[in-house]
Amino acid sequence: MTGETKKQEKRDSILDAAEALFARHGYDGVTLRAIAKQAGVDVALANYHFGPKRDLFDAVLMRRAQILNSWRLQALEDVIAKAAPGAPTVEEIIRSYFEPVLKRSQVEQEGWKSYYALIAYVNNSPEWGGKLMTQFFDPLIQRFIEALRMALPAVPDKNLYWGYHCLSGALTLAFAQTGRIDHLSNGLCRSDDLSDACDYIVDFITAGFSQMDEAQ
Amino acid sequence: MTGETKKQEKRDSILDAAEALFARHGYDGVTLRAIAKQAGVDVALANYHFGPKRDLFDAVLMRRAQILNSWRLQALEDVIAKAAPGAPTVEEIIRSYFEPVLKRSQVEQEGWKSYYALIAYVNNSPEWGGKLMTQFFDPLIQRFIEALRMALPAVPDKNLYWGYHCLSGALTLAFAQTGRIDHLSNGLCRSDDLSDACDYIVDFITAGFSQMDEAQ
DNA sequence: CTACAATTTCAACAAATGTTGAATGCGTAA
DNA sequence: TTACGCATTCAACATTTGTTGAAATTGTAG
Repeated sequence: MTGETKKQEKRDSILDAAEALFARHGYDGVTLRAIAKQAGVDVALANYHFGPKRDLFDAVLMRRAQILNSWRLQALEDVIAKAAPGAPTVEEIIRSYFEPVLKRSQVEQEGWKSYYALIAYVNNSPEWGGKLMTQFFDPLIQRFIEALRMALPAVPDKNLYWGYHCLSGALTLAFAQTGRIDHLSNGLCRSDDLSDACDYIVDFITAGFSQMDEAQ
Repeated sequence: MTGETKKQEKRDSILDAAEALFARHGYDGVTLRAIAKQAGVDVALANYHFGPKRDLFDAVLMRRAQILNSWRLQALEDVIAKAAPGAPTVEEIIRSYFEPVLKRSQVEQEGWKSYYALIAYVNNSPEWGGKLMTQFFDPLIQRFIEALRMALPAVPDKNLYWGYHCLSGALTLAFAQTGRIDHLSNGLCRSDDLSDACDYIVDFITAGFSQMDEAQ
């Protein structure tokens, strides 16, 4: 058991280092040597465990993707089940999308924060945003939009999709944690306090969707 | 005159190439040789005109920053002046932030689209998002939030700033034009049709801010 | 045309990059 | 202990990187 743990130790430390560095500097801004140095490991070891650089990047993305998806899917299904046979409210649906990722205690750990920043980087990249995000998160998001469609039956799909665009943009920017809002608000808002941000964002986004119904 | 134009020709083609490539691949994902090749120019010429790579990146950012700012500032001041001595509506303010950049005909040109994608890249980057965006766009944004404060006097600043966060995220993601919403909506929404996106986003964001007032 | 300055190319540099194969260390089962 | 397989390091590779100084070209004023 200790042997098994020991065996994975350096492998994991490479993933941790890669996660932190990719999140901050992007794929091309990070060298394998920088990752190895931060992990306290020789350069060649990354290649031994993960193959070429690009595969290491994918491994970092994969590691937490399922966990993250299960958090949100669980919350969404709970909300739907609780409201059955009727439809959940818009606010309940929106909350099920943000709270599982922004209000979880694990998120205080550095690893998840880095991972979120990495997701923000990927989602916003013209190079990978279209493909990679689709691959990982599409099923969940389709389910999520379907729930919104149930709650807002009179609203055209096009409005729902652009609404999701706004929602996704707000979450992505929150994930990035650039510190910009800190400076802009003179410290009133803190981009690293995701739990605090969550309530404000949920209210804002909920209003955006609710208005679609009233406008019909 | 022709001489003067000719003189700037290669210099500008370097800026154009750098803009397009930086926008798609980020700062570290682009080599000076790739820029030079796309510009039809020798590698050393970029260094002659702009100095080190980083300065070229800044030059690309600078080139259109003033123009972009003046578009929006003009629209905002127009809206404020028209409503004086009262306050403009929330929708008018929001519209003055999006329309000047999303509904302008120049935006159909490839140059501006690349520039927008570049802004999205910078704004979302933990490395530069905090500093660079502040440097270029802070005065305008402070003025913009001030206008919102006039229109929503009962709303706490913290809500306004997080509202701006959502607004900025939605715009940033639209700028990035990743093609993600195209795939997600089965072609119903097109991420490269910024003019079409504008109306949906404006309605959504306006509702987000308006709800703050009602919640008081 | 001539002379001079600005622009552009050429050739090359040292440093850094991803990757690889051989060598070494280490835990484990016989 | 011995032998073996996995994990890790070492040393080195061929490329690619940003940058530079000298040469060549072009534009321009006298």
